[in-house]
Amino acid sequence: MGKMEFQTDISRRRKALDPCFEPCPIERGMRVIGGKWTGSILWHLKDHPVRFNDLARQLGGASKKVLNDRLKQMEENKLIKRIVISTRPFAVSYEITDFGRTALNFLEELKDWAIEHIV
Amino acid sequence: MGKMEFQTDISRRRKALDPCFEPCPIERGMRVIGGKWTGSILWHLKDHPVRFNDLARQLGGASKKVLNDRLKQMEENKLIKRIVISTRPFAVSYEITDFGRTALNFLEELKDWAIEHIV
DNA sequence: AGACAAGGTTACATAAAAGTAACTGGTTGA
DNA sequence: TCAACCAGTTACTTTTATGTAACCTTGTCT
Repeated sequence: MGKMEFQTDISRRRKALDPCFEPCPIERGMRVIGGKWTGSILWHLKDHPVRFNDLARQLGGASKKVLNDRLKQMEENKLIKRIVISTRPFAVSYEITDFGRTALNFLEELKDWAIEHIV
Repeated sequence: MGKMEFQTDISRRRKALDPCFEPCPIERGMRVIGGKWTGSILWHLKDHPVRFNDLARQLGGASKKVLNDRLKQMEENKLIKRIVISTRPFAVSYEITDFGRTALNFLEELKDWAIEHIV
């Protein structure tokens, strides 16, 4: 609290004693989950897998391209998995992974916080 | 779980029964707290007010311009407050508001999650 | 055959975020 | 006086994100 976090050296130059090395955990986390739509998509998958076009309809605002970009990125980050549920009628579904589920906790907090505080 | 969230109308057009109206809570929350640096800045202010240049040093990567942009936006959003602690030696400090504190829970969870899961 | 659905892709345009570097004007201590 | 500090500002540039609209292939329904 009253902790000194800076000190002045002999030549009177201040320097940070605890610089936040650039990708500090909060930033790293935000890079994975903070993108537009990412949180919402994960949230929509929490109860059951959802198909591409259904997701597109649910997230009214997102175009297929944006949705697709996001889904690919989320798959790379292992938050979700793409499953072909049938070839010939070709059908695909996206489901949350176990890792994806580990993010639901704080997303719920974020949601509650936003409901309470953000118009 | 097995809940039907879509239905097909007479003309066979599917429609979303629960579209996520665009700024759903998770998105709204991210808009306030999700920007690059925003979370980190708030985190750095949690124990005591910090002065502009000290903050700049702590957040090694952020330039003064970016830092300033972020601080202004965060002040608009009432997450932080700018306090002139002295004119003539002019000095300014940024402190977290009570509202800003309401976001710390979420940030802490995000931080722990990132530490555990994000390289 | 024609309309519509599924699950995308492509090319392009715009907007928002982030960064660089130089500069300001005042203060302070050697 | 000179160098360094404070708290920014200004003028750009670059990068990343987001969005629009048209298009594609396979398939089903009527």
